Amino acid sequence: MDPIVPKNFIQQQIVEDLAAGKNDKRVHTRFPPEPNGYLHIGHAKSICLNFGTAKLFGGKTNLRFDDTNPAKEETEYVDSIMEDVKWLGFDWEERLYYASDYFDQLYDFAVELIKRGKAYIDFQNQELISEQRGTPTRPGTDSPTRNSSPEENLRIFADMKEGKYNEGACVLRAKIDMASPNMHMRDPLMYRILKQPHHRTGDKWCIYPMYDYAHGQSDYWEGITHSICTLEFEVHRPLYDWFVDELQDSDYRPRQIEFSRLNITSTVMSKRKLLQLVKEGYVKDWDDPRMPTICGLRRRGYTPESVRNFAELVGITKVDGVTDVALLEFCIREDLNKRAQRVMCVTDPLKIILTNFPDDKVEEVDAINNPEDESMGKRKVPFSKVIYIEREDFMEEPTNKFYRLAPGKEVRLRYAYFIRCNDVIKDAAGNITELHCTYDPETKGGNAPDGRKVKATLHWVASSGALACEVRQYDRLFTDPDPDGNKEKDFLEFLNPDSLKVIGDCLIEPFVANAIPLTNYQFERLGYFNVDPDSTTEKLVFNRTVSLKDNNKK
RNA sequence: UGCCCGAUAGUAUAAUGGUAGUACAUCAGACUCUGACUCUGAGUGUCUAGGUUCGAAUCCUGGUCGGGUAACCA
Repeated sequence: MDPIVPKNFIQQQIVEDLAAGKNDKRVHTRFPPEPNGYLHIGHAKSICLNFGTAKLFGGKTNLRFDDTNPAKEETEYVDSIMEDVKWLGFDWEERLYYASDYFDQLYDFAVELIKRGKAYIDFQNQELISEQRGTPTRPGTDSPTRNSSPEENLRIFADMKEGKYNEGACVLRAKIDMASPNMHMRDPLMYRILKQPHHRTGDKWCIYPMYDYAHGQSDYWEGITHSICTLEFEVHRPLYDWFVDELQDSDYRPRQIEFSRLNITSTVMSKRKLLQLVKEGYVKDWDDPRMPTICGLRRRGYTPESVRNFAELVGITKVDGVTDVALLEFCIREDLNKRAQRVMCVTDPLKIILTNFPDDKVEEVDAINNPEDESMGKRKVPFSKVIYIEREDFMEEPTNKFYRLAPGKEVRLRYAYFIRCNDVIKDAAGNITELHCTYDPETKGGNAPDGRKVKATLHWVASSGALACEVRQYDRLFTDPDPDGNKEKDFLEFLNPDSLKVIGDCLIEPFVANAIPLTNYQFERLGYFNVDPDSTTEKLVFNRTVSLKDNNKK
């Protein structure tokens, strides 16, 4: 019974449409990807908007593949898109459609438009048609065949369909207005000849409908009420409406509403550029964890919840802006902080020998699995004479603000003991090879009975039970916050050479021995990591999803 | 240079003629067995010039700046 609270201008318009009693007060949206690439975070915004809006109003959302160009589209992409939409947590139920489902209807309706004298065949080549379209300041000129008879057009259109013409020989155009200030209304193409097999219809067709002709009609036949798309289609709207006007046979009418696409700092979002990154090997594949693709984010360790929350937080407007990637990172930190199993991993091990600890003794200490969620319980972590800490947690000559381990200083090993550094051992070159420390047996569990405090708590891994692992540290794919924004420089010039750092010899506690791919962890004090699909029982591989927030001011 | 769209803190958004809020980011402090989390606090904003109005971020006009648009792509 709660009143519906619109979250953005599109939902406000839907409220108004509903109040006006339009379309029997139905709300039906669709997500219409072209299967010519993998989905990215920008699509996630659209998916969340379309499915989320329908849900808000008790309506439905279709998944429809916009597959009108067989030259670019492949089944591989269809499969990945369905997987990604599902992973995000949305369900199109039985409403899976393809624009190619409507090829027959589209053909029949084109015939109808020809009969009405509103479409004609043009035999001119591409350059000529383009030239005749005029310029924004000069009206176009009519094609010589603009006024040919419906009978003539019908005959030729049938021949086109039969394959009697070569690719490019002729096209079908809508007869609208060659003088329109909107270039899209200057007799746009409806059909072109493409002698290419289609991923679903095979060799059945050699003529294929153009987007503008297919999209609105598909919406109409599916009963879509609100056709939500991005800003670049705004100038197409009069054309969308023109075709709907010709089709409409009742009060029902779909409505196109545009919003601004998502841009994020330090990455690129165009499918063309993402394809280029993959094809030219700048990243390993579409699911490379540095990619803004949905599969890339998934492999990186992002959760569906975090992506959905991000889509919610960025908002929906017509302002063409750039969202700070920090917001995305905030969303995954917030989600994983509540849910991720804590574990200790040392990525740059510095050996410590506890000189007063019995040689062969292995103790176990209790560690909390997630301080944010008591129900996740505790685990045992082995502790022994030789342990490793992060090399950067020790400083031989500490600065003022450095309050971790240093000669003579005492720190806590998390969940274990206080230790004090007594000796620094170096090799001939002067590199620190190990530290000799003593532990205080009285501080087992991490607290001193005498109440004394230490300023720092370090993560650690004991040599006993330690597992070797590989850690892949990711950074921004581009060094410039706006790699697309420079007209003189190609976006590839801003590729970050350090976007991937593979650290091969890390040590991790035995708890993760049988970790399953994609499981999220927090490595205490380091960040959130997940198990990469490359991981094996012999060689564990982790991806750094995102570091912990770092307020460390040196 | 035609047509279309847009302009609110650093960024993204809210306020739909009546107190300019929120989130992220930044900075400061508290707390802390993660320099995390959490909590508290701070600073920074209505593109511009007119007009309408008792009152304008909001309505109108001009300007400025930004984006889209002239594919047999979607």
